[in-house]
Amino acid sequence: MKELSKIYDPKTVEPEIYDLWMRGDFFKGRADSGKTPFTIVIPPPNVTSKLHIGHAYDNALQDILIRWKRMSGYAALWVPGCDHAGIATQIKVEEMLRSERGVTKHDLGRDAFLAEVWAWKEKYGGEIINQLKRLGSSCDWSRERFTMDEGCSRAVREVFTRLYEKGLIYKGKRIVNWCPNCVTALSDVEVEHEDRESAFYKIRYPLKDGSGYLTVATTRPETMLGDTAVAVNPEDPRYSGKIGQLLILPLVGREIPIIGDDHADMSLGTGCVKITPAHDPNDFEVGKRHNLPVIRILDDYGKVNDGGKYDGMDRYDARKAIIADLDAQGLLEGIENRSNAVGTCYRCGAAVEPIASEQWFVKMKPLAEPAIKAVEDGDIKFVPERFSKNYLNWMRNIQDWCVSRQLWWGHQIPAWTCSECGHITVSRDDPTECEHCRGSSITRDGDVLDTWFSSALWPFSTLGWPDQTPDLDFFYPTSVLVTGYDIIPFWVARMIFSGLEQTGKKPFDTVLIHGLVRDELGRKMSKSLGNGIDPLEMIDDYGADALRMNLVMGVDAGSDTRFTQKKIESFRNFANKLWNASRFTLMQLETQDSRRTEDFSAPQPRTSADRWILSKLNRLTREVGANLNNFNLGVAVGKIYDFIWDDFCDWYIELSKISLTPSVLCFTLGETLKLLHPFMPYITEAIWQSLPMGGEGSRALMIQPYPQYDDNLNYAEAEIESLIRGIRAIRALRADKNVPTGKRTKIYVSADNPERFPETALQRLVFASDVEYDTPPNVSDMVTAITEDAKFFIPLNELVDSAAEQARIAKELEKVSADRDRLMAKLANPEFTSKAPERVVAAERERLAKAEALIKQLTADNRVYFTE
RNA sequence: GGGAGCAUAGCUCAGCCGGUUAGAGCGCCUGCCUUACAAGCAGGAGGUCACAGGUUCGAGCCCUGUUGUUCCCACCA
Repeated sequence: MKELSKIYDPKTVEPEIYDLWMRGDFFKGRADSGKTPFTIVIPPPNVTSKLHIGHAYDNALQDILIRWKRMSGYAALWVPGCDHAGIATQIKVEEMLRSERGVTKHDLGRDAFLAEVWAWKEKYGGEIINQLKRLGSSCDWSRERFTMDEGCSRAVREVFTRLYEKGLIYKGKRIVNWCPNCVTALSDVEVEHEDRESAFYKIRYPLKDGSGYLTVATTRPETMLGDTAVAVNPEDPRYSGKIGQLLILPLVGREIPIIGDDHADMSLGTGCVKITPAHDPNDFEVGKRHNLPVIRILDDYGKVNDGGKYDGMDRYDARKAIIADLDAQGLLEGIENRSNAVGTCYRCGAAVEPIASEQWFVKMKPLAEPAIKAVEDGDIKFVPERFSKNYLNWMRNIQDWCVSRQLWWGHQIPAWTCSECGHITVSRDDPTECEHCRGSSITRDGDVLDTWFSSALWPFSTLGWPDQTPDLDFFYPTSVLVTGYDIIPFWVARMIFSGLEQTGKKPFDTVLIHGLVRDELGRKMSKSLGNGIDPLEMIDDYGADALRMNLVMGVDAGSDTRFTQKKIESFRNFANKLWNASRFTLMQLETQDSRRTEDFSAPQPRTSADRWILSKLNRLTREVGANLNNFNLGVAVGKIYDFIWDDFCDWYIELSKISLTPSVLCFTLGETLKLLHPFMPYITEAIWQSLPMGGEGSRALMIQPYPQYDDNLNYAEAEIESLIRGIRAIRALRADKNVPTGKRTKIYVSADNPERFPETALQRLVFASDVEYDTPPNVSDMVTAITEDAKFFIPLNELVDSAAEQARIAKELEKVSADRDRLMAKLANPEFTSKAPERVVAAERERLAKAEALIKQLTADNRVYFTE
């Protein structure tokens, strides 16, 4: 038994405890244990990232679940790892090369650049994995994975090939979201929509025959350089004769036709819409219907490349120049202000350009169908349930997924184009010849896959797929996926359809969704605001346990939470409270020298306080279990917190000072530590190590069985409840009379069960000098504390103000009487007694009985204060 | 344009299947260094549960509407 210091110091304790767990190899998931599996795969953090508070939250939740299940007898496995994070990592290394060596990736070339990225990854990447350890995360580190390691890469190639063979991956020219800053295509979910105030320009396009002009409107005037038609609605009477006529495209001079197409909405503006097939998804479709040329006027960097006057200008400079020129020619009819949803890149925030481009797509409809059904049928459950709507809504309206990225860092697309016949060979292994014409001059596609393509396979690629490994067999499908609601479309949805398609099984049973951690003012934490909380700093200052508690206690699943300094302080205080309660317990065990003689696994209740606390503990066990089963982690831990502070510390320990039962004290503390362990793993293990039953190896707390409710451990609680009521009444009375806390007085007790109020208890808890179990002769000189089943008289002659006493008691009587009247009326109502459930009626009856008992106590005084 | 959430004490938030007199932490007031803990103990003040209707024996909770607020989705040029 180690001696505990007076103040809990997480800084010295935490590393020692983590080492202890590592020595015991407790984090290891074992497929051959004969137990039921419980599996979580970590949402792989970007290899570039540092631990932020959102990771801390996400991982605290996972660690709580995994520790709870491990203690509950499951073969628990938590698979850790990192994501290669295509764009993020590439940009990071590019910046580093530029600032440190003044070279660009093009200077190095693809292979050398990738070598640099790998070197960076080995040296600096994955730092977050070590930071997760500080949180106490009990991941199976022997199974750590990386989305670009050999196994994951093989899975990616397998999936790409399979999908291609099934016709679910295709290459096509379409309008894609293009980020001119990251210089790559993006998928739809990677574009964020942001309302911006923008100008709406009305431009006149002259008719070729000189008979006038049509007016079109646009928020992106520079795209006019690529216009190849103007559309009007064929039903529009204003333009009935105009369809087929030609317009002269201003500034460019190109002749473009007026076409009739339903896309033009008669009710909007002039009813004329300019058609730019290369830079607008709608226009692209219109262009296909009318065989219009597709003229791309922006290059990959967002600069004009039409070969004309504006060539080489940045898109926004070109916009200004074009507007000025139109105005000069009298073709600018007007400018309106209007707010417009601008698509921006989720990585860099730059405005995304819709650009016609040849890319690889995953055909989504056939994949989405089973993924929708799995959630509709409840095969995969979202917690909270409402997020399934979110998911379904997204999945039902899904578009094909653009998976190619114009980057170097990532999984290079396994497709080779034949320079002779043009055939594309997609293969699991690197081919040496075209599978169609056997020609040997084949070139691999330079693009890489969307980083989310590999994350989509994470639940099974990390367990060995495509091989049918024992791990895959045993641990897959996984049990719970924990992630934030912001990541549902990016990741959760894609894992679901990928898992179903590739393995024939759902990837997980339950998706536990959590919200965002915001700052004290409710703002998102962000680098630009500088309002981020560094979880590592919080761990240094308050301990990992306090941080975890701060993140989960009282937080409703799925809703956002705020991080406040005050809150984490209160959990640091709680840790200290628990620490000191344990110090008390240890001191008692030592002085009683009872360690060798008592069996702490089997508490031997002796006093009514013993029975009371065991009963409370048993009920707590049931409530915690029920709430954990429903993923109400915040509620579960709240109940443990209340039990420790209120029941155990404030009452049981205080009562133990009067009469102590070492086995019950020690047992209760031990069981409480077990219950709390998943939430506050460090301090609970540290204390446990000091208890007689604690130790290394099989004696470590983290692998003890989680407490289970036991029907045999319910005892009557009435005696102690009665005492507590009495103590509270006396304390309130003393405070009301401004009796200094330590001042001792005599107390007279008049009760049906006087043994419930032992002299020692009253001396200890309410500063009784001595106690007499009788009604005193001179009650009018006393103040009185009254409960349902006892009356306490305290001689405080100098303080007694008869009138005040009378008023005080009268006030209380009034209150209780009102209560009684209400209850009586309720119970007299046949509608209530006949319709309300039995137990509710019974509870109300009991309440009435208590009220009446209290009234009796208040009125049946030796003094005549009241007349009925 | 669709969809979802939220509105409860000064602040941040809990509140299960509808069932006592609606809770916690922090803050505030009063008294205490009562030898586990001042990062603590004891006592206390503080709420028209956004608003208006409705259902029910009974509503913070269910229904309808209103207001305010946050978020997600969406190719109205």
